[in-house]
Amino acid sequence: MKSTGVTIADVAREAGVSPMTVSRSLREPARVSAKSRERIAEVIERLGYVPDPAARALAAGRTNVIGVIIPSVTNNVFSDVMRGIYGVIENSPWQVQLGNSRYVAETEEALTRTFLSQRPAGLIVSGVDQTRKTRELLINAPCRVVQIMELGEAPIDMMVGFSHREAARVATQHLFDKGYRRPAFLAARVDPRTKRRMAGFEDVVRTAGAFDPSRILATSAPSSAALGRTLMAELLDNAPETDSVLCNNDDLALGALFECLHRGIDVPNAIGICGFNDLEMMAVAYPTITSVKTYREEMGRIAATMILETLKGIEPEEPVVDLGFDVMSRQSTAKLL
Amino acid sequence: MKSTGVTIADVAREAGVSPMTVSRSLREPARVSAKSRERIAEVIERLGYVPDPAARALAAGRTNVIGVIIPSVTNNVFSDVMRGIYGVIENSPWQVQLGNSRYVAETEEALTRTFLSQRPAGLIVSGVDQTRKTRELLINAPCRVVQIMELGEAPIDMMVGFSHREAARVATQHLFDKGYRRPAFLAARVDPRTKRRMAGFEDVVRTAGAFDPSRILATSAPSSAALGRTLMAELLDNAPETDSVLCNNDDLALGALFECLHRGIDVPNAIGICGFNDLEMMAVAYPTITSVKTYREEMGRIAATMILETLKGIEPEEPVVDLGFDVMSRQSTAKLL
DNA sequence: TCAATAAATGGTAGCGCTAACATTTGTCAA
DNA sequence: TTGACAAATGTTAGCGCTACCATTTATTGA
Repeated sequence: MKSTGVTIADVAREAGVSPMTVSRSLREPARVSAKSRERIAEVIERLGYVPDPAARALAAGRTNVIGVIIPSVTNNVFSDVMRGIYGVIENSPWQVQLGNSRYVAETEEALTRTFLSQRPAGLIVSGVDQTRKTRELLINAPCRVVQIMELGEAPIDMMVGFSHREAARVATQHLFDKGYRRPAFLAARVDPRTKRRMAGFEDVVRTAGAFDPSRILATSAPSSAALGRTLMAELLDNAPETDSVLCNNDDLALGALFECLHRGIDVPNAIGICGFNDLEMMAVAYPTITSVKTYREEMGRIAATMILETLKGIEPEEPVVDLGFDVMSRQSTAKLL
Repeated sequence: MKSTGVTIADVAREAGVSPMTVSRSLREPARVSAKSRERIAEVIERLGYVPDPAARALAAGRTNVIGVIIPSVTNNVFSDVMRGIYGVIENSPWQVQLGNSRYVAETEEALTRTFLSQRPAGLIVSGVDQTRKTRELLINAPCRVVQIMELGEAPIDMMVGFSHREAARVATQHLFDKGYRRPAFLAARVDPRTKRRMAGFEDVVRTAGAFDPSRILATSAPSSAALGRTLMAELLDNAPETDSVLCNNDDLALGALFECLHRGIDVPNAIGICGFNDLEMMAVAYPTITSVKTYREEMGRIAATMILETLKGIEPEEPVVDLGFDVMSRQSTAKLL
């Protein structure tokens, strides 16, 4: 059944030591004499021994699994975060276990329960909107927990993210600073982060006395450039006084731009466009597109690093990391004044 | 140490049966009387029992892990494939374990070894270019194996993909059919699939007597729209007679388009552009971009389904599935004749 | 030289579950 | 009513490893 079939006992016998010494030389080499260590290493190499993680987990009462719970595998934002996580974990003895909550709180709770029952080495969860029960599970978790994506009031343990509301505020203010007066907001499937961005948009627009609900478009469809075109078309038809759009992400922004190009609308002079996330493409589009740069891969990297460090007994200097954001001002909002 | 602490013995005691009956009611409910089954289910629910996968794996000699080895987590193509795999596996008792070979054959071999030592329930690997040793490991694997991404001569076990060479041939022929005579080929980091596409391009271009190495551009940099612009700029400067480009993927195609737009070059009349993969965005770009549609998510879905089916004892009707491709002809190659 | 101490190693038990076989209980025909 | 057989359940042993504690061996200072 097993491919290699080599167990720790085989290695021990061959190296002339007890299984315990082999086990130690693998996990705490400093506690084994150099001579034994070398001999054991040689035998391991020769026999092609690979420790059985299941046996190890059962005996040690913990696994080498770092659980990651995200609400979507479709959303590129999470692919970027995962990339950051994988980058850190790839060359460590730990492994990632991915769970997809599909934006359903009950699923998230079930996943949390399942993950915890596996005694993970650490847990990375998305957002701050867990159910009370999930929160409780995580607070009592026998491992460290990092919340990613956003910042919030009461961190369960550690946290890496940025303020979506503040980012949207700054982006909206950017539109006003560039001379736009009647900005709209486009969003696809509304998740908690989107809600906060929408709130940030509203904050600034209300302050400027330019609030108009007909310039806020959201749908339940998943985000795409095609949807960006559709929403933009709808916006132009129903709220023709609109002079700029803040898009909840860059797919929508690209779609919005394409719709304008198709209609022969002058971007940025007739319509200004600002995206969110700053995909690599925004800087090379024609015209180049203003976007709020977010640090998604870095978020994953830092979260994973925090887990690995605490596993080594090193506490992070700051348990809550604000990665911030940057509005990358480009041609799509460079209106002639 | 353990969060729930509830074991199968606790459930058994509470339900008034032996642990074995509990175990069976979970794995082979048909072999347990309805009465016991219900009682056990009630107790499990009440105590919040979750089986320990490590103990299960150790006792049963196999895990619920389906290993997936891909060469890149950065490349969107693989995100799409992973999405398909996750979609199928998410609601099953199986779990995905991802390994990144980084296009290094030795890493792939090491990953294969590690995965196999964990006695996976199945294995999904990318491509057909394994080392001899890796192939051998996979052929003797104690689980089913699916090769994805492309088709090849000697399948290790099962296979889902399409012919990249043929796809590039058809795409190149499309350019000629549309009236272009001096097509170029743009590629980023060259992997085995890219190589085959390049060969397909060359096949057709040579047959047409239009082969010119100065119209084949490849680099070691990872693919991006920015790179597409750079390569397109280089191409326009060094091979100005070029009248069309086949891009190895859609990022490059978008970049190429943007470069043309920036330079005021008429697409499709001065330059025709064809991408590869047919990202959702290609159909809504301005102009819309011709691309070779590939079925990436479906590839993952089918591969995962094949594994799950064989796990249930159901053999696939065809062990080798050719997903084909489709050239989506759009404005970017609709030259006025 | 010899205790006292540290360093290295080993023995025992058990993690939670399931395979394989053993036993008990239920069902049915004669 | 009983034996034959199937269905349901139980018993035993062990998967491969590590925690814990016991023992052996090396090292040191007086």
